[in-house]
Amino acid sequence: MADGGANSKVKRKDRILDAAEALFAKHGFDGVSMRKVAEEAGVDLALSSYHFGNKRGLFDAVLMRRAEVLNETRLAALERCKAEAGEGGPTVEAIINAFLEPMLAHGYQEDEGWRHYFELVAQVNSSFEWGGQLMTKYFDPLVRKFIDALKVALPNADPADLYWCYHFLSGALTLTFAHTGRIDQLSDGIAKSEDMVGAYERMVPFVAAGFRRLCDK
Amino acid sequence: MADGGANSKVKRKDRILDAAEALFAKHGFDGVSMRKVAEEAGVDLALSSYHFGNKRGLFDAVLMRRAEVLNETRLAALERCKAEAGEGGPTVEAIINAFLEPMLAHGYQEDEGWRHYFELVAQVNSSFEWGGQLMTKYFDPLVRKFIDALKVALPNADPADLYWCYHFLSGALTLTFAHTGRIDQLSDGIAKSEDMVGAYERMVPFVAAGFRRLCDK
DNA sequence: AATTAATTTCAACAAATGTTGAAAGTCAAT
DNA sequence: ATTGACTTTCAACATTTGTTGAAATTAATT
Repeated sequence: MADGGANSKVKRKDRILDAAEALFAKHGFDGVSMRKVAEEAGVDLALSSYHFGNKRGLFDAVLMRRAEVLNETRLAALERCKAEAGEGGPTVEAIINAFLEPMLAHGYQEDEGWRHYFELVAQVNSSFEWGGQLMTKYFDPLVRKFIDALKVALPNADPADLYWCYHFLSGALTLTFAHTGRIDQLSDGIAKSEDMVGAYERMVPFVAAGFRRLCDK
Repeated sequence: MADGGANSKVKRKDRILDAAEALFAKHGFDGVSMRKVAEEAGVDLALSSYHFGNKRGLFDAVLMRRAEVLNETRLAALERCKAEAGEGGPTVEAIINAFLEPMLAHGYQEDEGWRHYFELVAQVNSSFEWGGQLMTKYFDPLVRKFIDALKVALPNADPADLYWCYHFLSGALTLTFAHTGRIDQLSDGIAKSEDMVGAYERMVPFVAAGFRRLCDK
C-alpha cells in the first residue's frame, strides 16, 4: 500500500502536530481553529483534545517538539567549534556560525516541517503575548551558553552591550526565517526570501561586525 | 467637567482607534473581538462597523493612521541629513540614524499610543499572513528612498547585499520595538526592554558596522 | 479467547463571534 | 421649528468556537 494517504502508517498524533504546525505558522494561535487542524490532519475533531488536553496544550507541543532537536544540534555545533579552536577560544564569527548553521542543516530545503516551524517561532518571538514567556522557556538556557562563549571571545565587552547585540541578532534571524516575502517585493526580485543559504552567508558577517563594533574594546 | 471619562470630548472614532491599536498590539488581529474593542473604547458594538466597515477595515485604519505621520517624519529626517552632509552625501551612520531617530521622537516615552503602534507593526512585520502585503503597502515607498541614499554612501555595493542588510536592520528594529520583555529575562535585568534610548544608541553602530562589512568594497 | 487499556468517533453543549437592519438620537443650517 | 444628514444605540441573525461526556472501536495483555 502506498503511503501518504489518510491511512498512512504515520501515527495520528504526529499528523495532528504536523497540521497544527503548518496552520499556526501561517495564521497564529488565534487564527486557527481546532476543526481546521482536524480537517487538515484527516482526523476527528475530538482527537486533538484527547492527545494534548486543549488547544494551548497542542500549541505548546508543537513548539516543544523541534525545540529539543534544534537545541541539541546547536549545542553540538558549539562544542565542535570550541574543540576546533585553539586555546584562545573560537572567534565571534565561528560562534555565530555555530548558532545559525544548524537551522539550515535539518534538511531545510526539503523538509517543509522545519520551514513551518521557523515561521511559527518568528511569529512567537515578536509577539507581545508569547514572546517573553515562550522563547525564554524553550531557547534561553541554550542561548546563555552561546553568550558565555561570546564573553570569552569579547573579554572587554560590557554585558549590557552583549545582550543587546544578541537581541539584534535574534530579530534579524527570526524575520529572515519568517519567510514573509517582503524582501522579494522590496527588491523587485533581486533578493529572494527562499534563498536561505544566501541569507545565512550574509548574516554571519553582518552580525559579527556589529558585535565587534560594540563589544570589541 | 473633568476629561478622560466616557463622556470625554475626544471623538468616539478616535477612541475606537486607540482601543483597537492597544488590543491588536497585544493579541493580534484574530485575538481581538469587536466586542472587546467596543468595551475598551466605551462605545456601542455596532459603531466600529459603522465607521470602518468591518473588522479588517478597522485594522487597516489603525495601521494607516500613524504610518503616514511616521513616513513624513522620516522623510524630513532624511532630507535634513542630506542637507547637512557635504557633496559626498551622508554617511551610512547618518542615514541609519535618520531612519531610527524619528521612532523615538514622537514622545515615545510619554505617549503609549506610539508604543502600542510599534508593537503592532513588529507583529505584522514577522507574520506570514500580513508581513509581505501590508509592510510593503505602508512603508516600502519610503524605505526605497533610504536604500537609494545608502547606495550613494556605499557605491560599490552589490544590490542584493544591500537589500539583505536592510532586511536584517528591519528585523532587529521591529523585535526591539516589539517590547516583549525577553531581553529582560535573558539578561536577568541587565538590559531593559523599556530602555529604548539605550537600544537606539546601540542599534545605529551595530547595523552600520554590518552594512560596511558587506557593502563597503 | 477473555479482559483490560488505549485510541477514535459521535453528538451535543454553552459561549462567543462578525455583521446588519431598523429605530433613536444629535447637531447644524434653513 | 423643520428639515436633512450624520451619528449612535438596540436587538437579533446565523456561524463558528473550544470542550466534553458517552459510545464504539482497536490494540495490548493475560
